[in-house]
Amino acid sequence: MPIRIIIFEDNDRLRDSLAYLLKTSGEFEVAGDYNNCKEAASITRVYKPDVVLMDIDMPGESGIQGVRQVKETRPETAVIMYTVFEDNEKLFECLCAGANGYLLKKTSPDNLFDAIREVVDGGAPMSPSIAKKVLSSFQTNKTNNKYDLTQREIDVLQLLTKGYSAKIIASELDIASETVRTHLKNIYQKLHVNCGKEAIAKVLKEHIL
Amino acid sequence: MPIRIIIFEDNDRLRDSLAYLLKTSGEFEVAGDYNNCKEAASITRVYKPDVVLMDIDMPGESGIQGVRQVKETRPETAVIMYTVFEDNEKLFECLCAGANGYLLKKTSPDNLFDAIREVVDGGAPMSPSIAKKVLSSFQTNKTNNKYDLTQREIDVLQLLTKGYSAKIIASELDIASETVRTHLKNIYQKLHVNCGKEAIAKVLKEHIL
DNA sequence: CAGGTTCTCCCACAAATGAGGTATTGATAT
DNA sequence: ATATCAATACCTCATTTGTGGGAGAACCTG
Repeated sequence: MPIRIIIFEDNDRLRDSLAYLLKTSGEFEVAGDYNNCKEAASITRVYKPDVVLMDIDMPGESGIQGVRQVKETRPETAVIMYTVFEDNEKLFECLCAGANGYLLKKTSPDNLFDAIREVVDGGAPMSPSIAKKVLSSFQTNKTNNKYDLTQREIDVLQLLTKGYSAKIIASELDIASETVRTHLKNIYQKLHVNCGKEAIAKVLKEHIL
Repeated sequence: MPIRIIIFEDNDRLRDSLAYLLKTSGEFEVAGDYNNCKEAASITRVYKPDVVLMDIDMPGESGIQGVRQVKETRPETAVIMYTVFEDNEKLFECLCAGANGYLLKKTSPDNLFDAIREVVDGGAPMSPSIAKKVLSSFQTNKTNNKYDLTQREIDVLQLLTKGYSAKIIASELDIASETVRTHLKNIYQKLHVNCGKEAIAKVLKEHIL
């Protein structure tokens, strides 16, 4: 049976040609196409699509909220973002919202078809530049250099992010706890934070270390 | 000019056939192939490969340490992991170590060639199941349910992970700071931690919330 | 209605933390 | 040789936190 698809895309011409392309392939069935995703939840509930193609920039509700609606309503439906945006912020918001794939609009129809098949297969199709950004997000920022931390400060900070107290850190590093406190003071200054909790949050959120 | 490749793979037969395949394609040049990555750094320094194919399970130094060596020595060299492992731990260790791609050994030669071209092009080739795991890692665990946190506790925890003190959290939520402290007590119990710092670390590392 | 849960607030005390200092040592750079 | 920096260590003081209690109001559920 054909793969059932729903399209959310506010550009009428693009949406029409997408729908046409998919329909005529014989492999896909377009169960609906919409120029906004206000009703994304109920549409998903009714048509139970295998795949949703979701634009980001749409009038009213954004595609990011759209993904959330679809995934909350029916997690089995795979959502592929289909957009011109490749900035980190929108990208990672979509991924956190539950997107199963992320294609740039410059993707060729052939690759789009491949991507739809892949996502139905449980994969996670991404345009190469997107995959690059995603992988890069794992690579520890060498921004520790940006904050000019010394080796010892990095040692201390590393243990701090495990939730250790000054005393424990001291015994781990085999130095006095007062020394650890001195290091912590300097670390807070360099990271522009006011306490250990903020420091931990900053380090873990920005992948410093 | 051809793409210059170095292979680290301890299975002699596989390594030989890989090298043969790549060489005979005309598109690639195999600058060297090794059954261990002890000398990965100096090899990289000398041969300046465009791409390194890196197995994980090798005698002596693991491929994960291999990636680190290569990327520290020459960040421009793209490293593609080539392995049978698809467990999260090894995967994310490799990504953090700086891997530019991650292929399973079941990948067909054609796809391998594509992947090498893609990584030279600045992309990040991944086997579909790997891409899936990577994307999934962004999706916030609904394991908050696992810890049985109430809505209010989630509110408090969310603000805690910004590094806020009990007082600040209290004023944000418009309740007494003593109430916040009560919530924190309960949160620590549910998360099985002993202090706020540990709680923040746990939440941010495990993507709870 | 009784019992449970959630959210709210308060008290008290020991321990930890943040913030301000000062100071010594060894290595490195000028 | 002199100055700077990193790492070490100690002191003080106000504040915050962890932990132990108790307790009332709102709400659901059986």
